[in-house]
Amino acid sequence: MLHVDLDQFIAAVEVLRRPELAGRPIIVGGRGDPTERAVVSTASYEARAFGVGSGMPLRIAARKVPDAVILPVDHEAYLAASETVMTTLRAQPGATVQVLGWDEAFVGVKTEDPEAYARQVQSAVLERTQLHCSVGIGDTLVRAKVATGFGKPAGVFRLTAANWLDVMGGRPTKDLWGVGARVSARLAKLGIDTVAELAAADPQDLVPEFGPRMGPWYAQLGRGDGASVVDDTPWVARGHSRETTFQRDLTDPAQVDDAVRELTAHVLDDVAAEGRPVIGLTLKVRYAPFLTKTHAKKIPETFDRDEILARALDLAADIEAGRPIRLLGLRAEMTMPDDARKGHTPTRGGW
DNA sequence: TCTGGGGTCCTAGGACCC
DNA sequence: TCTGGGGTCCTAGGACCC
Repeated sequence: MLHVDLDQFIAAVEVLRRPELAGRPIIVGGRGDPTERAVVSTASYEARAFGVGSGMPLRIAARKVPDAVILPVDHEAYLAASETVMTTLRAQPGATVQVLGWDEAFVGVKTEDPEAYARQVQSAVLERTQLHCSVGIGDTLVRAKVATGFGKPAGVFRLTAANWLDVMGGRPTKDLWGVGARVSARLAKLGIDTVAELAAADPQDLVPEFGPRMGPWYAQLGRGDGASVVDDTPWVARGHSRETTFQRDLTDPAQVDDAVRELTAHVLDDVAAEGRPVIGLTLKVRYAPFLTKTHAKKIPETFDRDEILARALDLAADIEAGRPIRLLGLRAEMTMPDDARKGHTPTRGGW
């Protein structure tokens, strides 16, 4: 199968509607104001050359790139471009498309010449959207996904059981899809630093550290093994959430109540738009300095806004009980019944 | 240097039931 | 007097991805 990933997607979409920006260092993040608390969503390759990357505080990014073009995030524009890309992928002969995000998808296809097919996909996407993409080819989803990184920009790369260890074996475990800073540090504690070492590990030896599902799953990831079926079942959300970061820390309980009310109302709108009830409610609170606490509540299935809002304010009372308050940010999440769901997730355990 | 906003899933531990 | 074993549900927290 193939994994298709658009190159510097958000920055590229911005250049399409403002051609005069081509070749300039572009940083997209927040409301486009580097004096505000916000982070970088995407930087163009020109800006990345200055050391700017996704997730970096906008303020810092602006400092690194003196003449950067800093733009606000425009979700609608990216969604529209994304839909055109996905429609183009679905129109390819024999293609099964599994969307992973705005700018990437798996494409399942049977072909004698995957490289030629990949080139065909790239030119179709370019012709239809004027956007460049990179394509990974693999015999498992994990290998195809990792391969794409070696194809960037605008290239094609193939990873299979035959060359996986040659290419990936010497690399740090953190380069794997699903292994971040925390897990790679825990693996290092067990003497596992490279992909080859993880691939050679006995899955059972990882169980004490990572549990019965995640332990064996990490070992499999090290080998690049796993599912090889692209699943185009329509995705059904398990939940919705909204998050906000306060420009100035909140210290007053009345402010906290207001913030909870406002966020909860937003999430309720998102859920109501799908016509689905709510069964669970979580507030995640970012306290200064950088501590996250969770306040969660399972609730009886309900469509009633006032009921849900009242429960959210109950949870807010838990926050206010932990004085003194200093809130950097707040996230409200609602979960929905999962009997109708047919989704699947790429990143954890499941494969 | 300082911390987005949208998601998904896993694990531990306590409560409760039989 | 001392102390089971299994199952499910719930809360809290953690980790990762785009």
